[in-house]
Amino acid sequence: MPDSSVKVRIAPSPSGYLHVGTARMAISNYLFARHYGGQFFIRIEDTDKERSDKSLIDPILDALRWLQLDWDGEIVHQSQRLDIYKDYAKRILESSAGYRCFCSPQQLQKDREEASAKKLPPRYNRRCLKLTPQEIEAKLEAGEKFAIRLRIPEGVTSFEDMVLKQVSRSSDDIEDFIIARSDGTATYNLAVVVDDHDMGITHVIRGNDHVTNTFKQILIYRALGLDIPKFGHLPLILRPDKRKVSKRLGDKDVGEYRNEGLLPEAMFNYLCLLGWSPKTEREIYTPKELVEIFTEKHFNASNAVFDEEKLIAFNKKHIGLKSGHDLAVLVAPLLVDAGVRTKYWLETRWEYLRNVIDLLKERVRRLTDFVSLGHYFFDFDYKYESKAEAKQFTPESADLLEELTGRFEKLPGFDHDAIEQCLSGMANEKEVKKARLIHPTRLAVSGMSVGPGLYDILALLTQPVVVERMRKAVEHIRNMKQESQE
RNA sequence: GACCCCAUCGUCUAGUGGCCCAGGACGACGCCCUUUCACGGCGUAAACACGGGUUCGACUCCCGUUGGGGUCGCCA
Repeated sequence: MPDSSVKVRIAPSPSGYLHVGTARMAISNYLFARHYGGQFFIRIEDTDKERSDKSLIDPILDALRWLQLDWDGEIVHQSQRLDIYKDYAKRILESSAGYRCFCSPQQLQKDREEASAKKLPPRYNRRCLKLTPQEIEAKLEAGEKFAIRLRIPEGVTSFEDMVLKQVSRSSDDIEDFIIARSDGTATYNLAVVVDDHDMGITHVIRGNDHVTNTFKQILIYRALGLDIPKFGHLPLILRPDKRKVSKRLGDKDVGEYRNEGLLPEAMFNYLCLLGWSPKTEREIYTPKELVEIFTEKHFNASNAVFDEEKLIAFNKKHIGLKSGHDLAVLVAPLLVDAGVRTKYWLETRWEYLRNVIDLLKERVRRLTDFVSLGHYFFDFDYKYESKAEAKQFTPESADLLEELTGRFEKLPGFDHDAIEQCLSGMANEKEVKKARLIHPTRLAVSGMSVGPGLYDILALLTQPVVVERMRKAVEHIRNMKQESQE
């Protein structure tokens, strides 16, 4: 059932690039919004002046755009809403749901150390809650700085999670956390509550590393008397060593996968199926199809390990789904970047590019493979693979190649069948195995020992090019021979 | 350490009390196809963490144990 009132968001902090964990959360929120016809927002969480880096915002948005996660409305920047948070902090303080804390960070650090030495939970000891009004007045007059803490009411806080079902936590396990720093700025949990409320967020879908924050945020909602959204805590994406993905541990960001030739559809599809299942045996879907079949009821509760091999397998399938033209559009810039050919050269030989792509398509796993496996279709200055060269470029093969070149040159037509007949005919006459002709020829025209069927390569390369390359190879082999004799 | 969450092949997962001596996918291995490498086709190995219950019957429900993850900042 469509529910256009659905409003969700993804809230990255610009303290690193977009990694697969955040991308996965973005995708889930996007799918949830689009499936129900709701709205998907972006909010940049940059309240920490120290750690936030403005230059990181664009790369994050680029990655989101690459994944085709189009968002609604204006992007909200927390750094531009600092005054609003201050008002809310003041409200909490005045409502006596919060209180001033004059403890210095050093003092708090010391308290924590002492607590952990005694094997006690490192929770704030409420020293400043015990201050008398006179003491507070005195400190204020002395100009002492203070942070604002939320006083956690006794009892148990619980909520119905979209994934985890009923979750609860005793107030004994939640400390009076700080909602406003001594410089007056809001901390994360307050800012999130205020923004989610102002933005009209109906469902907060995020990683399960946030459940402890959720209890705190619910308490803030209550202190402020605001409506509480629904929560869904998704399983985390783990590295192969089972740790949470993080940039600091050297995990790749989405942009790197893009550079490695991954298709956004493949990334979208793979990430979507981590911790969520369509409950069918099919697993390759386009983003559009996923929007259609998505339901929040199919989330798993257990964390999932990110497997790059499987991602690449998905990529291969998605490459197979693309049209030749669409692939050419994606591959052309890669050939240009690799310095193989200019944009102009490729645009004027679009048909040729298309044919090369069709030929290579089924053996390619990444977009960049089109370049590494097919550069010789464009690049005439390729090097011969040294190992194959040693094996295939023998003096005898030079003679065979020379003879074959002559025969190719005389061919009236140069298509797959004509080439095959010509080569087979020569092999029969000379009583040599076809492989003795095929392998050196392949190396001569491509510089490689592997690739698509040789006859297809030759036909596509065209007769004059093939003849020229083979002559060059013959010459090369004979020079090699001379060099080794000297 | 405290608290919260989780637990099916190496990995992602299907399974909601009998259809399961557990299905699919990636990976691995083997065979076929083949001039090569891939692709494709066929096939093999590979899992219900453990212990108690509940039940005529548990992968499925309950409890415990073990294991894993997450969180414990005037970071987000």
